[in-house]
Amino acid sequence: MAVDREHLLRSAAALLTRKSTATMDEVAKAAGISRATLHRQFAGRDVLVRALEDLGIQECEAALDAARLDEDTAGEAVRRLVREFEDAAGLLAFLYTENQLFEGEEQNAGWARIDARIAALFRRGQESGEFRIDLTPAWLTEALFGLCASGAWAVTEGRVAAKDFHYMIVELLLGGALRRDES
Amino acid sequence: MAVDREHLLRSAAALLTRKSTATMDEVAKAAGISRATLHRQFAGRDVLVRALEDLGIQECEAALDAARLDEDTAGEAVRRLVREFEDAAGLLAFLYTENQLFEGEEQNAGWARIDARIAALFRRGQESGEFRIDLTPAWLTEALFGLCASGAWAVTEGRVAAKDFHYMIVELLLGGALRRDES
DNA sequence: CCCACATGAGACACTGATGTCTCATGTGGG
DNA sequence: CCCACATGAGACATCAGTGTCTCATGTGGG
Repeated sequence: MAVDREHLLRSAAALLTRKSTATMDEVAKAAGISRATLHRQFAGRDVLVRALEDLGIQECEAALDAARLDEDTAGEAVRRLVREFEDAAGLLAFLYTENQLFEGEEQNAGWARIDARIAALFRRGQESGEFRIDLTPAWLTEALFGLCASGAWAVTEGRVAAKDFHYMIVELLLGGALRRDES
Repeated sequence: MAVDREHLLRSAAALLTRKSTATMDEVAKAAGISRATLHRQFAGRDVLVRALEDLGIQECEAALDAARLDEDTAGEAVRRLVREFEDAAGLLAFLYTENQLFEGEEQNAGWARIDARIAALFRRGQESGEFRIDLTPAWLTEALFGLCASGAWAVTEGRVAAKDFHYMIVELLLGGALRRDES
C-alpha cells in the first residue's frame, strides 16, 4: 500500500541520470506510480531534486566512510574512494551538472563537507610526499568528481566498458597519461 | 543596421555558459537586441543551440589545427591543444552537458571527427612509447573534455585561478597526482 | 466482514516560455 | 532628401509542464 519511498528515489535517480530533463510524469511512470502519488511524496520537482541531492550526499558520505580515507597511503585511499563512488557515479553526474544550472544560488552545505574531506585526503598525500604539491587539493577534488561524471557518461554511451570504470579513473587521476619510466 | 551575427553568437555563448537555462529573452537582452530580432536570426532555441554547437565544433577544429597535433612529442601536442582549448572551454562545457541532455538522439558528426583526431593523438603517443597503453585513447579523449569542462566551472566558481587553468589540466592529464620519483 | 485510507485516473487552472504577428520608428543608402 | 528596410516594442495565441483537486477503486487491517 504505502509507496516505497526508497525505491521511488532510486528509480527517479536512475531515470534522471539518463535523461535529466524528464518530466514529473515520466518520473512517475518510471517508478510505476501515478503522478498524483508522486506529488504526494514530493510536493514538486524541486523538492524531488533536493531529496535526490540529499540522497547523493548521503551516499557520498557513506562512500567516504567506507573508504577509510585515513588509512594506508593516500593513493590507496583514493583507489578505495573511487571504488566506493562507482555505484553512485550516475547520480553524482546528474547532481554535478544540476549544480551548474543555477548561478549564484547557495549550495547544500553537505557538498562543502564532502569537498573538505576529499581535499583533506589529497592534502595528506601531499604532506606525506606521496602526491605532487603543484596541483591544489581543491583542483584534485574537482577533477575527481569531473572524472567520475565523465566516466559515468562514457559508460552509459558505451565508449568505455563498465568494468573499466574504476581502473580508468584511478589510473588517470593518480598516474596520468604519461608512461612511468621507473616502477 | 544589420545585426552582428558573430557577436550575437558570442554573447549567447557567454551567457549560456554561465546559465545554461537562460531564456530567449535573456539571450536577447544580453546581446542588446530585442527578442524579435533574435528570433529573426535564429528561428528557435534549438536553432540557436545548433548554431552554438557548430560554433563550438568550428573552434575545436581550429584549436586542433593550431595545436599541430602531428608535431613534436605527443605530450607537447597535448599541452598545445589544451592551451588552444582554453578560450573555448566555457562553450565546450556548455555543449558537453547539453549533449548529455538527450538520450539516444544522434549527435553532430563534427564531434566524431574531433574525437577521432584527438584519439589519434593519444594513439600516436602510445605507439611511440610516450603514453601508457592501458588507458584507451577513447577514455583519454573523454577525460580531456571532462577535465576542460571541470576546469572551466572551477574557474567560474573561483575554486581555481584562471591563470592556472592550463597548468592544472595538462599536468593532471599527463602526469597524474602521484609524485614522480625521477625527473 | 467492513471501514479507512492510499492510490490511480483524470479534469482543471496557472505559469513561463515560445513562436508569430503588427506597427511605429529611425537609420542608412541611393 | 526620401524611401526601403531592419529594428524595437509589445500584443497575442499556443504549448508543455506543473500544481491542485475530485472521485472512484481496491486493498489491507481491525
